[in-house]
Amino acid sequence: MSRHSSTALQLTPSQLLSARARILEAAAEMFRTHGYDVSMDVIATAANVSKQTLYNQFGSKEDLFKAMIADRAAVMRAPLSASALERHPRDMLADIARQYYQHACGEHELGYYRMMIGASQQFPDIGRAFYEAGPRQMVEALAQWIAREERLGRLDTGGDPQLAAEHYLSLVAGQIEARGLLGLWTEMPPAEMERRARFCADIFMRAFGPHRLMA
Amino acid sequence: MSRHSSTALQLTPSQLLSARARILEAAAEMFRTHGYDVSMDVIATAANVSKQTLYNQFGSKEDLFKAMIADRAAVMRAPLSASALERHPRDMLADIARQYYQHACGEHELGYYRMMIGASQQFPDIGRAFYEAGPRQMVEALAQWIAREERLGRLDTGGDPQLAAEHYLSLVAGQIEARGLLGLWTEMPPAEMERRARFCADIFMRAFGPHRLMA
DNA sequence: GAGGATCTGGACTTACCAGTCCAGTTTCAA
DNA sequence: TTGAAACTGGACTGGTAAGTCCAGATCCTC
Repeated sequence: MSRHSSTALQLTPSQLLSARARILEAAAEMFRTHGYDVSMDVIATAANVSKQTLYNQFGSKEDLFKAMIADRAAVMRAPLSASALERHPRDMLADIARQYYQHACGEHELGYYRMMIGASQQFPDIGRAFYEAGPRQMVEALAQWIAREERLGRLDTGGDPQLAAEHYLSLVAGQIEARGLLGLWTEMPPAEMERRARFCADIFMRAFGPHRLMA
Repeated sequence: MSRHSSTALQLTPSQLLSARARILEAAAEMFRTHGYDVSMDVIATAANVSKQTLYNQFGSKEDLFKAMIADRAAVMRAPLSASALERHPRDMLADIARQYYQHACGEHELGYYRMMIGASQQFPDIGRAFYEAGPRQMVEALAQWIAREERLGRLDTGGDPQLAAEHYLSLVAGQIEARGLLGLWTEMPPAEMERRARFCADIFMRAFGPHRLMA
């Protein structure tokens, strides 16, 4: 029986991906779906790699886990692209919500989030690293954008763009995320996405738009 | 060495709490702080009970865990007391936020929440049970209150009190909860609580108060 | 106070898992 | 072609945890 015979798509004897990359990918998938409790044997099998290779690349399970986190953190980037800066605030806000609903709250992403939460109990520094790399970046980027719009007179948060940014992202994520983290995830139809995105943008504009009625 | 000599507060030989109750309490504490990975021996020791008694009361670790969840679910009740119905919406809303900040987002409660999230990966039905007993109740109660206020002309959500309720609770919990779940919890000073509570209530009133400017 | 039910402590079984070791094979670069 | 480095598979160690078993102590009820 030749090596890797179980994988139909295997293209070359010297692998398409380096052993390390394959291990990281498999580890991410296994940790995501089974939690930190997956055995190293399972990960090795999933990566189509021997246990020894796994230990050659990463000294221990904990090391592997942390390396995997660092690897995944690169994936989570603030979706606030600079190109969209000159649009109307309402459109911009609705778009942020749309992007979130399309990319960040799927079964997949929430699985990672759930895993992070679980791991942060065991490895406290991981929680911080994840927060800094993910949610925090979003808040910061949005807060900066809001501050700029405020200077231009198109928004008015009463001087706390940071809090306003936090609140907008909470508004967007909200119950969806709560349900998803508890495993109650269900596919969101596009119409529902659109409705929620508009709703969020409208609320924000009513609260912080330039036409405020009160002090 | 007499029995229970390690517990100074032991009052009577026949225990104050039934063995079952003590086990549930100890299990909750151990699961909260150590996650599902605590050994049954540790739980038995914490409950001041022999391992055999533990297995007499609950057939397996899984059974114990589920019983513990059911037990804790009773604790989480919607804090919307009927007594407060006749107050001004803004005060009512701010109060909900205050109550949340004071009771629901402490290290303790978030510990349970984190544990639930972890468990919902292993036991999918637990996630649902928790959501129904906790967050869902809150949303429902708030939505009903909002609907009533809307009928009285003191709020205007455009006919979707459910979504408005979800959004208000998201607003309140928001980043605080996200940070807490990742182990970044820090004590919130009373002034900060007050500021956030008012901020949330203000945003909501601006968005859904009776003085809306637009369709 | 007698007897059944329950509790205790600790030994025991079984199983799994992190991490190691090693002999043989493959890969790769010079 | 050759030799070093890396990989493989499978056996092995040591530790830990779920769940069982049992003999003796304790509790509760009649």
